[in-house]
Amino acid sequence: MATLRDVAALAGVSVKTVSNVVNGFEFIRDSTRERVNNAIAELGYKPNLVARNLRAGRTGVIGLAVPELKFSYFAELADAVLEAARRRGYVVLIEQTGGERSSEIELLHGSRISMMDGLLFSPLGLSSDDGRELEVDYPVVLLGERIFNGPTDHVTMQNVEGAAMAVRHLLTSGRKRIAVLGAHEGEIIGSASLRLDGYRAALEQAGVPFDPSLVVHRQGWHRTDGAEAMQELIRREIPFDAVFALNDELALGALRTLFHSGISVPKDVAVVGFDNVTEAQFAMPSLTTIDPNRAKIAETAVDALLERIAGRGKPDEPGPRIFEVPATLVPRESASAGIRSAVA
Amino acid sequence: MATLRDVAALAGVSVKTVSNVVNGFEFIRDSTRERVNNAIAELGYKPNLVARNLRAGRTGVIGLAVPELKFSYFAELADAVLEAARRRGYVVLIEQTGGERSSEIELLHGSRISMMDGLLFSPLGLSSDDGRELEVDYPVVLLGERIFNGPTDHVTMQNVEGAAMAVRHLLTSGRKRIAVLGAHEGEIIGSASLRLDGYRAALEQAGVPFDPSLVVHRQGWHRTDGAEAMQELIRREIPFDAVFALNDELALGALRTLFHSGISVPKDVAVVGFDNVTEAQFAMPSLTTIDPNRAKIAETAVDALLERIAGRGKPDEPGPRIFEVPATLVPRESASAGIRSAVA
DNA sequence: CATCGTGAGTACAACGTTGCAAAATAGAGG
DNA sequence: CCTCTATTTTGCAACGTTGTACTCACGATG
Repeated sequence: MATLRDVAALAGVSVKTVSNVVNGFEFIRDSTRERVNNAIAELGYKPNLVARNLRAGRTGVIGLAVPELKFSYFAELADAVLEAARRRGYVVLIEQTGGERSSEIELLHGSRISMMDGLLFSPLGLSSDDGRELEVDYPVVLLGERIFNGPTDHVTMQNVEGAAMAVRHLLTSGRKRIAVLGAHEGEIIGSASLRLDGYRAALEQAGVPFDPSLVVHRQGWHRTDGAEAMQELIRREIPFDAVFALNDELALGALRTLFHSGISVPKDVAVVGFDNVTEAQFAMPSLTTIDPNRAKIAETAVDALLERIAGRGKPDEPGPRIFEVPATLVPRESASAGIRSAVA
Repeated sequence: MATLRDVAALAGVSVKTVSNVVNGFEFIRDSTRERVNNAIAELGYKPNLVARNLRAGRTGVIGLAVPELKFSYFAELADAVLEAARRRGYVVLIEQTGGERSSEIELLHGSRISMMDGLLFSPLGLSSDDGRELEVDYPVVLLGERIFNGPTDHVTMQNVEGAAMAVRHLLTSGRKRIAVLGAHEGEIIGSASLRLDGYRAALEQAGVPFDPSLVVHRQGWHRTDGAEAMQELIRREIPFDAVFALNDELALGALRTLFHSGISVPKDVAVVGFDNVTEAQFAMPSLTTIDPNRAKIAETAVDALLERIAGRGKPDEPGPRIFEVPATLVPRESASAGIRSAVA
């Protein structure tokens, strides 16, 4: 690998002059610049970013910590973050935590971090008691649910309002017995409870009584969980005409069970999910869902992080900020009023 | 950020001694070690990896270049690569190329690379003429289709044999008129043509004549393409009793069209895909497909890359190697012999 | 003609770390 | 008490880059 030194020797100038050429410094004689550029081309010189970063004290790298990339939601989030970061000249190091508290803590306090200017962190294992774990000496922006009183910026989707939108959509089309799939027992903070809050709020607002027997608890939020939760609901043999699944994967699993049970969607039962993953659009029937606006979340988070990185140590650093990105309802077949559309 | 220097000052020893403690050097008096460790704890010292990497000439980072993370196949591949790299003490920087030739070339020759010890590269825009673009001075391992005579190691799935397995599976269940979705006109290298080769080989082996009117060409390989290709096939009004979609997304799109057209799968038409993405398992009916064994591909690729990194400059470097990871057939509902199973 | 300003180029040090080789210390043996 | 060896500690340089401050040459200015 050619270095500045090699180029300088070949061009017959000082190392610093080559550096100046590379960095587009203004006051360089054209003849010199040409000589240097020729030498650069001849040697195939590329600046060594590691050295540059050491010198500069910043790396141009941000970390993104997610539970698992293979879940659509995180893959699509990562896609959006990569793109947002790229547009701002940053590159992204992705870490999978597996959603485990210990991995998350290890990452937060480990030395890996020293390669990054900041961290976008989508915690899953950490609980609201763990706010102190987030007291680190580099910028962190949380993605996802709010850790109570955390010391960091936080970008969240409209969990409560989004869920309420979903439920209002169902109520508007005349559904009254709306089941919920995937609730978490005893949880206070987290998507599950927030979305359940939205559900209850929408019911209350519409004067529909809350019926606990319509709530199916389920710890996991994958498709199999959705399928099983739906089976459980059917076994209860209580009437219901709609299902609000707390995320799309649950909803997709539920669709599968409904299909196998000969229950028509949306004629007999309307289904709404949450997240608007790509598959939702292609499900059969296509899934009505809440779009949390991932691209916007990613951009907001990256911007917040870069602001923190730029403002490091400045005296006027603001306290923790919370950004709530508006969600939107995406009406599709699974909760349409009645007649099924012909083709996607 | 505390540095070795700060720790050394606090502990009253030299910088090098602290470094020795940090690196687990053997000959250190217990009392000294303890003093140093206390200082480290007090200051919260973390080694600066950028500096360490500069010194060491390697970074512990490998790059992974994929077209787009939001496509399930690449998300799951990235997941597997991250995991394989993690287990070997490496961390992964992901770059999205969008599948564009220019982005791919820019990445290969840009300075970003100097942050990485090597690159796992899943090319899409590069063609077989571009072998020279891969002549770079750092280790590269290709993932995916073979670029003819490329100078780098290459890990590929069993495209030909996998496709043949899929088709044999259909033939075995008595299907004779097997359509193909997603062929690429005039392509010589690439998944499309390789899988088509496997299709033709299996037909030939079984003595079934090849009928070009059963082949639907389609450049894109997403679900919408599959849905459209299927519509086109139906419009042709030629008899067919099975569909081999060149990837799962196409197959999932096709399922949707078949469903809307009132054609029963697998009773009227059997469907097989390729890739075994997560959704395949949850489709309705669940999708019979070829599993290319992503975890194995990722491990093989990471191992090959790390070997190259370790063996850099050694005299006995082997030439380009090709690894073909065995694929397996995953039989599910969409191509079962007849009766549909009750539940997933 | 001395002074000044400006453009062009350079030397040095530093970012934080570790390999190398040398130095200091301790204990053992005479 | 001195020598010798083994253990423990250290100083220096270097990885490749760039900020700071400096020098030098040149023509313009008074």
